[in-house]
Amino acid sequence: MTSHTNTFLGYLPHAQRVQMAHRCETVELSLSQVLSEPGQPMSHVYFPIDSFLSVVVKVDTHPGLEVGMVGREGMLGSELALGLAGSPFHTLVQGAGGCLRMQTSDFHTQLEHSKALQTVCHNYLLVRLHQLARAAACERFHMIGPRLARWLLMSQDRARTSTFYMTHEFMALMLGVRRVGVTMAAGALQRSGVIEYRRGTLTVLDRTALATQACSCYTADKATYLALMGTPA
Amino acid sequence: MTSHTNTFLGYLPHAQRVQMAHRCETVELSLSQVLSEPGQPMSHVYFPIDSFLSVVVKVDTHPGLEVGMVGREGMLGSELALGLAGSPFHTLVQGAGGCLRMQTSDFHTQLEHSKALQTVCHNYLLVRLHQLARAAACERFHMIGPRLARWLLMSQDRARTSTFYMTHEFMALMLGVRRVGVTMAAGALQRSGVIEYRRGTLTVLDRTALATQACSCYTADKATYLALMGTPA
DNA sequence: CAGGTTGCGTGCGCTGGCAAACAGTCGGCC
DNA sequence: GGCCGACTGTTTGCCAGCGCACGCAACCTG
Repeated sequence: MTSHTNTFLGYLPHAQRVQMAHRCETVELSLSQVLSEPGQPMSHVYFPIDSFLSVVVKVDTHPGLEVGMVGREGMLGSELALGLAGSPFHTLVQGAGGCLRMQTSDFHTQLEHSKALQTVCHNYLLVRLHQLARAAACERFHMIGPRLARWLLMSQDRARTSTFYMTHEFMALMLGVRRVGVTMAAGALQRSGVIEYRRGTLTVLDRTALATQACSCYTADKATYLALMGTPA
Repeated sequence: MTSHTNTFLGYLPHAQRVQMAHRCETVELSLSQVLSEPGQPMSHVYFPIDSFLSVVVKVDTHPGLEVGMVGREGMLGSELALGLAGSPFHTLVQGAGGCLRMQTSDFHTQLEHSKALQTVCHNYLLVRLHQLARAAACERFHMIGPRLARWLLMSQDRARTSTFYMTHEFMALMLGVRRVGVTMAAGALQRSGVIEYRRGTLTVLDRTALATQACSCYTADKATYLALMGTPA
């Protein structure tokens, strides 16, 4: 696999991957674009390349809360492998960039003919199951600081650059806290030279330091992914 | 279906249900019994009848947090339909009582031969996916009072009696709050005549009132279940 | 360059969690 | 009968969220 593809697809055997690539088109996703709404059938499934997505759940009148992130390591629409017509959540583009996509009808056809694709989707769903459960515990037990650090690491992993677009407002929204809380937590990170930001542009200066400050969920999530997805074909 | 069976199995066509019943044995589950540990292969899958189970996730050194409840409407071990060897979470018996169980090897055999069983498991997994995501948001946004009310409703639904064993300590553990918080919330419910408790025995006096006090997640979870599981065969 | 918009920082008062310690109360068991 | 353990209630002190509001600085746009 080159570095310009979706690594999730790398878990498929070569022949199947070629099949899939044939049915995909490349599109540019723009910031804040909405890719799924709960209850709405999806027209396409998505395999991010440079872009990455936020999976958001809403309850009552509260603003959305992020419960998952999808980058090149994953896909949007794996729930279709369980028979659903669309993603159960809101999904929006958090990092603009390139993305492969496929018509849902084509995806279903591929699923029917490929046991391998089913398996990869199932494994990925298991990863999400774990991550959702951990997210619930993280909400309950972890403080803003560690959660922000974790979230920045996750974002950087998927953005694959040390500088990316990011506002306090958006971080607060995703973490389900108020902006003031982010100002304090991010300010602390900035003062200790771990990150730097200026008017909507955030740079990670010291990734190692960030990792030591992040809550355990970061490492745990990665470990879960590796354990369940296995090694690429 | 009589009222002495697991209703999850009721979603299977008759012939398949008989097949399954043949392979099941009935056991009595006792309070606090542990049925699964993360990472451990399970010897059996479980279909509660009178009993019900708490699905618990642990992070760091925190005590466990409940992220799901399984009663006669569900099963423990549906993850096996996605190829996992065991449940990814801790599971313990919250309400003692009868339960059907089946060897995991038999369950796998049944899965291979029955598209219907696969579908039901898949639907159920989708339900859990939704519920986990909602649980995360519930942790973040909802106060103890409404969460306790919701939790009592969920417990009563599965216990199917208005009186059941329940201590403040246990409620606090499951909700991820301290016992003092439960004392206050439960005290308020008691004073308003909604529930009554005395030394480990809790009685729901006014289910309707409890429902009005519960957070929206109770209704939402039920609706999700109905929408995704469809109607019994 | 004037005015609007966006991003960031700070302060105030409030609520609802937390931890730890302690006291009352009931039940069972030797 | 008396002790112990389990359950429930209460207190004190603390911290981290919340909403709201104001101010400033940088950028964009006409």
